[in-house]
Amino acid sequence: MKLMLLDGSNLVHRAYYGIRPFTTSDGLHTNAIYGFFSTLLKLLEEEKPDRILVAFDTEAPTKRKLAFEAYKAQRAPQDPELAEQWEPINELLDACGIRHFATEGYEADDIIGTLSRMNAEAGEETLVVSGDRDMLQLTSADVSVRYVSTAKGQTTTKLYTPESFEEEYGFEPIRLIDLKALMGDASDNIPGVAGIGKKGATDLITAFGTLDGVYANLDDPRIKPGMRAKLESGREMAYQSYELATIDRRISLDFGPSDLKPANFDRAALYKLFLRLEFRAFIQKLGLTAEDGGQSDDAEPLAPQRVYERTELDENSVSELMSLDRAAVAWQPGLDAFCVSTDGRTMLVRGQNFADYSRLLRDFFGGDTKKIVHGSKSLYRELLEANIEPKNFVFDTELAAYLIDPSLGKYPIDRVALGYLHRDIPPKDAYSEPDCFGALADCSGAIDAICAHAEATLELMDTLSSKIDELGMHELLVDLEQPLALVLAEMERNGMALDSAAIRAFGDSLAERIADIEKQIFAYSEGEFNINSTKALGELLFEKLGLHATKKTKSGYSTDAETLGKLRSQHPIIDLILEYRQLTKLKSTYCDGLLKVVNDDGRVRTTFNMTATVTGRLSSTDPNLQNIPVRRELGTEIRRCFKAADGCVFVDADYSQIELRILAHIADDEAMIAAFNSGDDIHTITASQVFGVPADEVTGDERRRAKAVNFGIVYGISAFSLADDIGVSNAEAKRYIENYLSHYHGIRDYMERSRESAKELGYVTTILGRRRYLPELQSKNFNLRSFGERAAMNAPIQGSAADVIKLAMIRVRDRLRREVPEAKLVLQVHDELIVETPEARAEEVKRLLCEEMQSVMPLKVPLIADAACGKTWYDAKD
DNA sequence: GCGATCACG
DNA sequence: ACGTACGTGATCGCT
Repeated sequence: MKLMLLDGSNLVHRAYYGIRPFTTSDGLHTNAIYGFFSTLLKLLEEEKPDRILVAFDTEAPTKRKLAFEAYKAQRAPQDPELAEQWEPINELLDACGIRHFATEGYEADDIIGTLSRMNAEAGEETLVVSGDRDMLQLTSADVSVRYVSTAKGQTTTKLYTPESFEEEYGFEPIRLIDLKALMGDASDNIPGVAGIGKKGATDLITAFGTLDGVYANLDDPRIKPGMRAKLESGREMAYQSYELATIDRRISLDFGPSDLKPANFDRAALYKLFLRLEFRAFIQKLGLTAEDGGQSDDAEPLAPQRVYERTELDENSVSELMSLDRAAVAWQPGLDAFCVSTDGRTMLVRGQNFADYSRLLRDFFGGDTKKIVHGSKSLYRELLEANIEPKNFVFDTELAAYLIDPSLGKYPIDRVALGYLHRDIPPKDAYSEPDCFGALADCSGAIDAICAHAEATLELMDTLSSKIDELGMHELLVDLEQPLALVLAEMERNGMALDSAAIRAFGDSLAERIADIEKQIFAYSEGEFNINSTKALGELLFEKLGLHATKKTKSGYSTDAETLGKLRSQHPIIDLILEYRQLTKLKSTYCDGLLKVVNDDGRVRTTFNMTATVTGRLSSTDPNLQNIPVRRELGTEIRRCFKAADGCVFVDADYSQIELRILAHIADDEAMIAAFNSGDDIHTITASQVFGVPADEVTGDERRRAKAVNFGIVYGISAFSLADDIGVSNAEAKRYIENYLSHYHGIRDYMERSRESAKELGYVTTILGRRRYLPELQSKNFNLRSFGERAAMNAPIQGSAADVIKLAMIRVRDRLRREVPEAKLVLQVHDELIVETPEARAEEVKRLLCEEMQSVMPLKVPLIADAACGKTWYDAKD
């Protein structure tokens, strides 16, 4: 009679933190439930226990630990996304017919310790399952422990018997307690002896056997004087820790091992529960059907899991690949191998099997087969690198998943497959190492992973494309995002030339100035401190120097530029700190940062992320070329270091006021449309209308304030923030806004409509139908709800501007290819495009850029783009 | 890994 | 009365 005892609390936590979060369509988080059940199922299949129990901790602190001061320290509050999963786990165990148990004052360890002792005394065999190494102390002739660990989303277990334990640790399992008494356990609040770590403790226990043995031999020459001192002063802690680390194997229970039974699945209950949890994969795996669950009105029909025949291609079977009409592709970075999936077949293609692999790549990726991929941009880059022009890429599941819900930031294939196919597949890093592939027959994890990705991609296309169609985003995906991926891949590959020597020289000059300012700061502070530490700086300014703190952050005094700016007149150190900040920012982020990423050919190549933003904008990383300094004089030195190639110039074109123009268009505001059609300065017109003065009498300050109002409107304004921004009273700011919205009443109506429809539908859309969901609008929390309302007003504007420039990029790239093929798009900065072109073609390119940008989408107001050219990025700006 | 800060549109 | 503008990414210090 084999008894299996599971450490439920530990396994659930492990599943929760080991698996990326996912939810049902109702928003219930289910990752811990999912992970726990998949581990449970695997254990039942492998161990087939005759008796089983899952033990849990209770929330209350345990008797054993309450006795010690260290334990009175509060327990960490539990994550609500985990908290909501405990109840379904109880239901799940009930449906499995598995006894689960917790008892006040004890931990799961103690329950398991006691039952395993009773079972051993009855001469029976016990298997304990836990991911807590502490539990290994129970290992004995009658008790083995399966230690569970999770790495990269894959759960593995290791079986411990007394022999295997001793082989690994060098002492008996029960001595784990003595070890922990010395080394402590930070995660379990067990102090141990100060200054003794894992290495020291292991040596001591190996040498002297037990904690008592160590203390009985303090004079032993093997214990060095320093160690002896630590042991002596830590004696009390060590013995306390010993008690804490000891699992209580004699707690009182009103049942014993013989009362426990094997698992007994209630298929009807499981079916219903899994439908609710949307665990289609488990329903499938267990073969549960509607008959099991009685009536099943809420059940979606389940597609049977497709089965793929996996084969490896060689020279003789290339024609099978080339004759495919449609196929999903997963590939290894570097393209040394890729996998193709179609109609029940998955084919592995490894470069090493082919005499002319580059031709195969060209024929397939540049050929007629309709390709479906997850993340086309990175594949395009591989292909461009190999001088292959990608052809017939028809569907990108990553971009589709992004458009369906842009709020997730990242769309790794394993997560998308889990979300839409309820299938657990390995992450991409399972095959991102070079040479991780053997032959298909080796069945390595990497091969299985890449095949699974191709298969999942194929099936995801069906699910995602109908979803995209339902949401009205087919054109947005097929005519905008997908073609843009190729444009961006080309831009990334083009890169921008950086004058390393110049930027290094600038960095050196900054270093000198920084050192000088540092000295001056330390003279005032009368002592050195880390100026970069907001904590140290706050203490200096607001405690030592006694300046008046006006603003606080969560963790102390606020020292941002705005706060310091208000203190400038009070102490000369303030200006020095502001200057120090400016210079160190330029040096570390831009000089040092850019130098780190210059390629051998002298160019920097950013990565554009197409799925990072909720609004539809792009983002740029490694390096971020969308936040190169421009606002302050000194910062523009960096832009002077971006130099067009020999004989070339940059042409830089940016949209004028694109967001306000789009607002005028979508709000259909008569006054603002008229203002833009007049061609006059929008901020001046606004000032004239808001302040009631003739346009030709608007002062500079009035224009500045009007500009701030225009900006504020786009962001979903509040009087308070506007007042703060332009330095007028709250009441004054409120009057501006009121005046503004009376003059531009179309905008008032639009803002109202936008908030209301967002609340009703749960989302807002852009001109081209891009969506952003706003669950915040349903919140009872005022702040969160207000944030949702501002986002409801802003997202259609910012997002439509993104639609516009993305479309323009595709048009510009196509026209350049035909008309000025030597010219290359190199950068986009939200409302700005930069092209590198031979100097002789600069004027032509300038014209082309402006024409395409302005005519890309006819609106109720003109779209205006201004362009300039120059040898450096700095010079290409007017 | 997260908060604070600051660079951009 | 609530708290206070939209969207990003890199670097640093600290836990």
